[in-house]
Amino acid sequence: MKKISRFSHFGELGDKDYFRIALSVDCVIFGFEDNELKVLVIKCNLNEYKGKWSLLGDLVKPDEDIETASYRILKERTGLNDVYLEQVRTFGKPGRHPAGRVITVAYFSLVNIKNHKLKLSDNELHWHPVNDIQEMAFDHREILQCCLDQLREKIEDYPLVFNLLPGKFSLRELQCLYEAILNTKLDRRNFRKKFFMMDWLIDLDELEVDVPHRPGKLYKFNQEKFGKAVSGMDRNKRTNSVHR
Amino acid sequence: MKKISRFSHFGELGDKDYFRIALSVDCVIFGFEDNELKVLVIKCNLNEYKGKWSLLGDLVKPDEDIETASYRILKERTGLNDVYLEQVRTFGKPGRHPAGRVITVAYFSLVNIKNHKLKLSDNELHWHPVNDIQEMAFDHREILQCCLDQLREKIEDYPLVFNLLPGKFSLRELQCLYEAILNTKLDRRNFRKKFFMMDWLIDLDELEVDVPHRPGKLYKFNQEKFGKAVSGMDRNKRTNSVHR
DNA sequence: CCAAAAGTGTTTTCGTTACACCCATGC
DNA sequence: GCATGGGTGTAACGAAAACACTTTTGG
Repeated sequence: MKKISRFSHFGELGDKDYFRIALSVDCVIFGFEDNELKVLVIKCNLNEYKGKWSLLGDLVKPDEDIETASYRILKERTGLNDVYLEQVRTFGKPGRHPAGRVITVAYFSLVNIKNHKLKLSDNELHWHPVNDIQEMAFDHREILQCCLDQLREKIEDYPLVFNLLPGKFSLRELQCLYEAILNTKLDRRNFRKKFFMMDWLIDLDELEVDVPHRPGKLYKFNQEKFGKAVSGMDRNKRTNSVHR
Repeated sequence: MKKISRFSHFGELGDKDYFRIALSVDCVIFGFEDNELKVLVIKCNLNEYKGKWSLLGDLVKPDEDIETASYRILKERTGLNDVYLEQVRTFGKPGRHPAGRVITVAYFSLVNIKNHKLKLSDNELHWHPVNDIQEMAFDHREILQCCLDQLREKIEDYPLVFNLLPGKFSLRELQCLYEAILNTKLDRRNFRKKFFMMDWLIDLDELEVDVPHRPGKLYKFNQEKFGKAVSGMDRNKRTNSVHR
């Protein structure tokens, strides 16, 4: 007869029938380069999905916190420590991984591509334009779409995009970034007006250099106005948003 | 030497070191009764949390989809089939369950309390007022709060609350429900105006009965305007919301 | 002087808020 | 007739959208 589980308040199987699941984290790491939103992907080396792009993920260690695992993966892959990271959703269809029952928790992350050196020649790690990615390994295409949707919603209300930009940037760069993420055109005057009203920016009194036209002013993100690490969980939501 | 895992693209442990996690679903089942928002809880029978309230949860079966599991739990506990259910977040701190590493996916659900008969005397299943619940077993207090926050955000934009009401209801009942969830007072005239503008309601040309005052008109939810099952995933978001 | 992008205000529209009086019913 | 909640409209405000011309720089 089956051993009665400590989970008898749950169900009727023995413990060993249940403790057979693996947990992974998959990170959708967004970056911004050449006026395009990009995502960090790697060629999959599993036979079933040979040659397809996959997200950066890893199994969570038996005693590791999920969030700790996601920071670890990010650190291992990008070398970056202090990045924006946020849990999005958990995916766990029974057939989603060929090696067995693997549940994955999806996180999205925003990094400044220029701030770190990937060993891009190795292991086919690669920044891929988000708008131009079709098939992926496992259910990673669905995970990417889900994270992209979440990103689009949150940048309307929270100052997340600064994680994708260098410390100094022009308003044009900022607007191009919003346009790239939202995949739309924005009105320049309204965009500028709104950002100044929101008080997210600090004027550095510096100008762009080496641009083949009139140089724009440079700004930095108004950190002090928000917590140290700007997280989507901070309740600094504004009533107005960055819509057209 | 350690067997090399099929997850060699992940890490370096053998498979058996990883496939030792259990997965559960916890449902935060909200209801509305006596002008209060309530949550369905049960007395915990684990020694560690003896007597504390806990959410309704169960382990996900080895080959069961997570979402399927959450519907199963809901069906088992409330007898209801066609309910609103939405994944919120996954909780997995290593020490959160005394029986081992148990990851839990939290769902919130909205049901009409009157539509089903709980065996309330059994197993201490109980509708508890949300505003009046303190300690809970495991990390369930945190899970409840997280789901409540999500509920509050979504009812501003999506027609979810109708899942908590009977088929016919008055505008007063609807407003009381919003006030209970948001824990605030709303202006009656503005509330009515907004709902009519949003076109979420159909006037049934019937009146309340047995009220000790002038009876109000009865309405039903405008189903046709939305998909069959109204889900928060439906992109029927309106630009205006139900704020004050 | 030409190309390219920076910088700048005003008007209109629309949604949000605040607010007070009469009406219908049960008791 | 009194208590309770139902039903109704307007004015002021603020956010969002639409929209065009002049300026500065590099080449």
